[in-house]
Amino acid sequence: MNKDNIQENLVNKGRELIQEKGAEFLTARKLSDASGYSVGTIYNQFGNMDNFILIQNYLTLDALYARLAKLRAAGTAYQRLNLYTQEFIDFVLENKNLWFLVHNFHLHNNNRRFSKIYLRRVVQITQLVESAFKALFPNIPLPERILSLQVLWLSLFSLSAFLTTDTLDSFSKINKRSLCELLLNTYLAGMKVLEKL
Amino acid sequence: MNKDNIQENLVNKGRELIQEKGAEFLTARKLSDASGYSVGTIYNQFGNMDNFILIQNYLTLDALYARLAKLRAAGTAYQRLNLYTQEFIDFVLENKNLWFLVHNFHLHNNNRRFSKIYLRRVVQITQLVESAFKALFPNIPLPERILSLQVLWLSLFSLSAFLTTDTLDSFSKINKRSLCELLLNTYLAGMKVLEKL
DNA sequence: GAAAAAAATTGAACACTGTTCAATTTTGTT
DNA sequence: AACAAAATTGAACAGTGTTCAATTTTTTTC
Repeated sequence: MNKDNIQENLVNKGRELIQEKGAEFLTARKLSDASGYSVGTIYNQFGNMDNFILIQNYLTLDALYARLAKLRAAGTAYQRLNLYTQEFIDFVLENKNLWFLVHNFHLHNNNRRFSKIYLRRVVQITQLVESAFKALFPNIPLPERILSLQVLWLSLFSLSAFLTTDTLDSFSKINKRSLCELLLNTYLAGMKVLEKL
Repeated sequence: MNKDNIQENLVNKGRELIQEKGAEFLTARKLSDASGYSVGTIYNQFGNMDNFILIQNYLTLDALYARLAKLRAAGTAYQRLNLYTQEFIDFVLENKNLWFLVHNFHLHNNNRRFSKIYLRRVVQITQLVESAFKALFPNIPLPERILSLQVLWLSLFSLSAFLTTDTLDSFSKINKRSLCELLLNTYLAGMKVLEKL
């Protein structure tokens, strides 16, 4: 293994482990065994495991952003918001274990805060959706539009946690896809009404 | 301490610890120290710590249900849904640490499923809200109404995770109360529109 | 009541975490 | 080749959840 890219090798190997065996499987020793590097080296490179997970999470957010950014010029604003949502759902379902980790990182995080580097990615995605929002609701003043956007995006984001587990299966027969799409379309219909008031 | 109520004593003491020091503070040994019972006794009573946390969580859901049930006959259907939401937010903000545990239990739970006893509480609350929904949207057929209700309730439920931490503080200036209320009212407005189609 | 049987309680011990740091190995410099 | 600097290592520490033989307490039986 290329010694010049220890950090990269560890990140890649860790990502494999998460994807294949689940987020819970990722421990310092198992990463050490799987990568061939000692536990100490992991700590030299990342300081602690929380930082390692943080890196995994913003890589995941980067990958999500890349997927959504491809749709930047697709269709009408309304269609685009639906495409964003569908692409978002696809991404989450394709990367259940990685997305699970994004949602459950704050447990280990002492200060319970997004780090700056983490937050930047979330804002980036928000801005992407905001341009579609602007075209769709031109009559809503900016501050309120931002607020509505944030509420919708945070709702979809938090709701997507259910897509990564089978928690819902015993609660509702609802299709996981429909769950998010129904939220989007009902919310957008509501905004159209509130826009006219 | 009353020897006849070991289980009750442990549950109460554990609840105190969670509320005062946070969900992360609750460990078998700390509960043992705080309660005066040995670690072994805790395991005799609850089998494992996951079961203990599960009990804490459905007690929390019971308490939430009790709060919401008081509003069963209040105001119009529309007002009642708003009251439910406000009461829900109040409850979450008053019991941040307990609610945090409700949201983050599935991490430790191997099979990643709600237990039956857990699920019953969630359904109970859903049914409470459904009666207001029925009055508000009489023209929507039952299966679709249930679906819409579940989407709204699950959205509010998952969104409420943000109320228990300061994760959002660096992302948005939005008031935590407004976050949920805006979701509710925009969603309800959207349903009124979709009802007429 | 005393003795025997049953049940409940205990905490040391096991396997697993994240993390540290003196000792070792590797790399770079003179 | 000898030295200095840096990187790597893994045994060791403190903390988890969990188990189970030994102890203590309670109940039953005579």
